[in-house]
Amino acid sequence: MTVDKIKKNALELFAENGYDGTSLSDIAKRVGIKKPSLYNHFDSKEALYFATIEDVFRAYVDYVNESLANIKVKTVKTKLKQALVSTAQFLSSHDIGMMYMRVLMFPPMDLRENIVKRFELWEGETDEIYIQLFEDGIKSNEIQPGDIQIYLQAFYTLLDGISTDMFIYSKEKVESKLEAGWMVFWNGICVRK
Amino acid sequence: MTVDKIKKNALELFAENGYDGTSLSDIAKRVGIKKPSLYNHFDSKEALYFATIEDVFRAYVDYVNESLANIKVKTVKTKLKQALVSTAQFLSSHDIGMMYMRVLMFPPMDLRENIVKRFELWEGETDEIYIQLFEDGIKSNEIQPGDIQIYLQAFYTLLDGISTDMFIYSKEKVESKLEAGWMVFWNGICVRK
DNA sequence: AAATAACTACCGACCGTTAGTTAGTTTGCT
DNA sequence: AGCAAACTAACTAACGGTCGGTAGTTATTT
Repeated sequence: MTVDKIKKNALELFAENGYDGTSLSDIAKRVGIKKPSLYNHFDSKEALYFATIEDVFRAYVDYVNESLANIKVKTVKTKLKQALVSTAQFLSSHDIGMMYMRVLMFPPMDLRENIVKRFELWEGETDEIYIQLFEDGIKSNEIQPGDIQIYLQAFYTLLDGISTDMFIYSKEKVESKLEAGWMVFWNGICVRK
Repeated sequence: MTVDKIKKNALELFAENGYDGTSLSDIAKRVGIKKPSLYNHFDSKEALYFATIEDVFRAYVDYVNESLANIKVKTVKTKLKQALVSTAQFLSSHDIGMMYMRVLMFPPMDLRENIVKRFELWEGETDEIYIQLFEDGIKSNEIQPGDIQIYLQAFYTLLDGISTDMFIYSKEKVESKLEAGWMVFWNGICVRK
């Protein structure tokens, strides 16, 4: 389908160069068609942009749901760590991750309101899985009994930190930051022996 | 000085709308001059952009150095917490913070190399102060003896997480995230009683 | 002290290019 | 034949940047 090809290429360009830094000519060239042909599939540049955003949000939530559901290890500790690693990897390896972060942090000013509205529709969808993990950990005496909301927010903050670092530092540096952040985080919530 | 006025207004616009989203006409209009007059003070749009970046990096490093040097409290715990809070506040309250994060995470592609080069000149300048804090904490038996580099990296990751959140979530939500992140972080490095 | 030269900051007009978008037409498939 | 999807051509608006000229100030000369 041409529509998918357009969205895929648009995503790559929007992710790397931003909304203002990406022209319809650029997109058309990569797709292999002429610029006006884009209008057979999308009403405007904004419409195309929003279409890619929608895909990105959905892909992100789907990935988190799927990948966490498929972790077949025993301890909560390894599950949480793996969730952290795989989510970070997802954000770094795909254009989706770059687009996700860019849209959330620095959307085009005039589209901001609209974007926030759409984001809030997806936000919170991943909470349940993590909450379940923390509850399991407390039950199995791996994690200190305490306010799960605090654990959750701290975990998200760690995730956001790693995600951000991935756009600034080298792979090796991010890896060591992830290890350090995780180590201190886990030490902060685990039952010490 | 006109140069400073130009840089100030350019900073605000670049921070909010990015490089591609800001035109020289926009900048000139806010300064109160016409576009060609800008060229009496800067050779090109890129030159103006780099000038503002330079200012931003210097302002950030200066702020961290100053504000941390002026904390007059006793315990390492409150010092660290205050460092976290004030740095986060700095990043959120000024356009400098927005510019700082935007430039580091999503610089204009063709300027990326140059920007990274300049960033690395500033990077690491703040390390010493934090390392000193951790060492003090270990000596005073507030912090567990351990790898200080891990503490430092974990702290930076927390800081990056909070900084990122400030561009995504509401003030209240960020505040609760900061508290949660800090609580778990400190619990992860402190000597528990 | 008057005249001149030099310099700075600014502006209007304009250049070539590219942006997003529209209209009208052709292609190719069913 | 009909229809979606591609095309060419062209539009207006805006982009970054240049040019020639003009005020206003400063420095130098006579």
